[in-house]
Amino acid sequence: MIEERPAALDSVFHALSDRTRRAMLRSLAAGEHNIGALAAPHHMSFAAASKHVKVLEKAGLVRRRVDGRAHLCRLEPQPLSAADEWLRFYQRFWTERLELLDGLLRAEDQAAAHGQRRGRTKR
Amino acid sequence: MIEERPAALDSVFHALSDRTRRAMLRSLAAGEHNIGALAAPHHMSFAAASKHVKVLEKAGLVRRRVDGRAHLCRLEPQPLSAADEWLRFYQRFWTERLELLDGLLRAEDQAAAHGQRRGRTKR
DNA sequence: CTTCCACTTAACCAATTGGTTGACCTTCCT
DNA sequence: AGGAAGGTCAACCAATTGGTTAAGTGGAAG
Repeated sequence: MIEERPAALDSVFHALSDRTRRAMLRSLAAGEHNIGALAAPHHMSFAAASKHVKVLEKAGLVRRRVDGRAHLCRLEPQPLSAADEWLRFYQRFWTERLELLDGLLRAEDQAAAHGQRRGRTKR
Repeated sequence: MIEERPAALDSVFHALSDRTRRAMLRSLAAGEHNIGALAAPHHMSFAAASKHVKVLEKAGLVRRRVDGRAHLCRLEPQPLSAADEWLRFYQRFWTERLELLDGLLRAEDQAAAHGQRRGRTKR
């Protein structure tokens, strides 16, 4: 089970590892924004926002379209699906945990309902 | 839709942004490994592997148990589910894309089957 | 034409990253 | 007891990161 295009995953996960960039993606989920609009909520300079957008572009998460003096950015969701696919391999691990926990709680509930025969659920 | 514990997502995505660490997680998915076993496939020093494991621990993705002189690491999948949950918000975007593409291909197939009436699929 | 406006680029900075080597500490084996 | 095995820690290094300011480009608007 070899990883397909590891460098792509590197850049996607790196892009997602900064909360400012994640917030930018949220903004872009609502539609196209120019750089200024992306920068505004984060009290940062144009230059800083420009760098963040470049990181997102390098990860393939954003595409830029120049319209006059404005640079319109749009969300490009495909690389996120690659990240999700990578994560999905581990899904069984965390769902197993949750089911185990669920089973334990269910068993405790039953024991309690039957007048806790074996002294579980103490206090 | 505010992000819950952004620092946790920061550290998880950062941990995943390195292919060596992702490979370590794959190893750990098969069961406990000590530091040396995690380092071996990556032709790197113990110290380097130790640093990677620390990054994974800080993200909550790995728990360490000391047994004699060996440090046994186990996968802790919970933070991955948080990352997956973050990604799931965007799932509709990439599935929409795929469905759109699927629809277009289906339409082209139909047109071709009917002797391409409007000159599509030229050449 | 001139002046904003939206941005990019370049230079710089401090902090972090991913790696190394060398010294050290335990623990296991003989 | 003595040495090898498993790992940590500290120091160091080059490269990257996330941010800043300052200067420059090029479209829009008075």
